[in-house]
Amino acid sequence: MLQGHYTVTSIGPQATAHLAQTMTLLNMNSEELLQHLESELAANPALELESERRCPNCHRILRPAEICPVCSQRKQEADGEPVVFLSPMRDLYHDRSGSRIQQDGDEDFEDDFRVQEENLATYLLKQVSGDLNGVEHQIAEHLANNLDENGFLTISLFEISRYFHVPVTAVERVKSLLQRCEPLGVASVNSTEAMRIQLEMLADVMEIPPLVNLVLADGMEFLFQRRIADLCERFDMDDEDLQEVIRFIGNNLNPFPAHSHYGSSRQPVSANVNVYHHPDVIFHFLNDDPDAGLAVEVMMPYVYRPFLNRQFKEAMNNAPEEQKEEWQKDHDRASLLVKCLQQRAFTMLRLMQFLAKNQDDFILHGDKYLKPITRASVAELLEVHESTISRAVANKTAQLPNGRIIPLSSFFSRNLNVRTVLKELVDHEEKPLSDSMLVKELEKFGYSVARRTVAKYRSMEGILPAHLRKASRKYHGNSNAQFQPSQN
DNA sequence: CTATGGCACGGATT
DNA sequence: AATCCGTGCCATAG
Repeated sequence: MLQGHYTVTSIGPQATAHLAQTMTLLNMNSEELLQHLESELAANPALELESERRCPNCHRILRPAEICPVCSQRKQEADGEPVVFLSPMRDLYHDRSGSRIQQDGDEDFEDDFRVQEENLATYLLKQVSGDLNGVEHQIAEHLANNLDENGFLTISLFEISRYFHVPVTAVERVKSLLQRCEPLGVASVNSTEAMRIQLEMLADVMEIPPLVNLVLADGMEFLFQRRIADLCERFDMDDEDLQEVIRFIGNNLNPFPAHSHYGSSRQPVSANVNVYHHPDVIFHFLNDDPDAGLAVEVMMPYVYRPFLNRQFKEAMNNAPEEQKEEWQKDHDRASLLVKCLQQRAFTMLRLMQFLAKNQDDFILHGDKYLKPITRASVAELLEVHESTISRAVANKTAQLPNGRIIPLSSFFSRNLNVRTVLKELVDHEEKPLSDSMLVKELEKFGYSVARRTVAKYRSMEGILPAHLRKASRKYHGNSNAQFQPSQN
């Protein structure tokens, strides 16, 4: 009954089209939006790019790559609240990304950023293209396009070999080439395989403890299943040796080659999750001055704003009859798109403002300070529909002042703070605390969680069970994507 | 007997 | 409607 009511009173085709398009646009991250825009621009003569570059906020004309000084300043003086502005993402790449990247000590970060400039698949293909012949190119493409968020294959070699009518060995050759690309170990079927590749390459630059080789070659099932006794027995080693092996693996190998910087979830993520590229929003300090307060840039995928082509509009009046209808269609389509883009920008703007204001501790000081907020509550505050927030958050990433890139969805993670406190507890523990002891410790910090839950968090964070943890002896290698240098 | 991980259920979120 | 998350129960290892 409600449904009937809904459809009957719906406000007409334009309005519903508007809604539908706003939603799809909101769902896209800046890269997808860029693509969408480009194809739309190519296909629709009614749409044009402005010739002047303007401040997206106040429409003042700007020099290339300039960020409207007036707007940001005024906003900050007005209420001392976080400044939020729209920012054309291409500019950013030319002018600002460099300095920001280097200020972070994380060596891997630069690599990751390179990956993020284009999508993972094309990045990989570029690397291998020199070594491939005709069919192999296609095979490589197929493989590269069927990776999940962790960089694992989601498609069987057999399937591909059948599809291209080539022997499986041919596919294997391509695969092994891909595996040796950056990020190392990508295109493996699982962590073990990926880590074997990484180890192989690592052997060139540093000495590998012999036991590590053995365990990785033959003992990973045991390690994953935590069958420590079997492991020790098989390789004839004691607890101490095992700790070394585990440390080495933890510090030098990355079980998830393409994993984003966020957390280090051990749980394999289902297929078809998009790989994150460059951030859609950037949190940083005004003028890079930590005292100046937060500023947020929401990436818009264009330098010159798309708008309705005036000449097209005029021409439409004297259009030949038979084309009039078609032109009208183009016109409507274009104006719709422009409106929806504004809508999208507006929504993102408001959401980011909210986040910058409410989660500033999290943004500035790290995971521990995340306030557990739900999308629903934000929706209520901003007076938009829940699904709007969901869409605005989906598939998008944010860059924090310290350079980390995280999915926007982690702003809504309910347990991130508990997990980081847990991590700290374990880091600072005198002797290994069992899960139930951890529960008690956590309670002192005001977190009430069940014993079972602690166990879950532990494994999510990649922390070994208590009886396998000992005083830490660390190896230091150069490739280490797992540990971020908390904050300083 | 204690510590832990697997499975699966129900409630909350999206 | 689909998915995520915290938990309880039970089996197993030590």
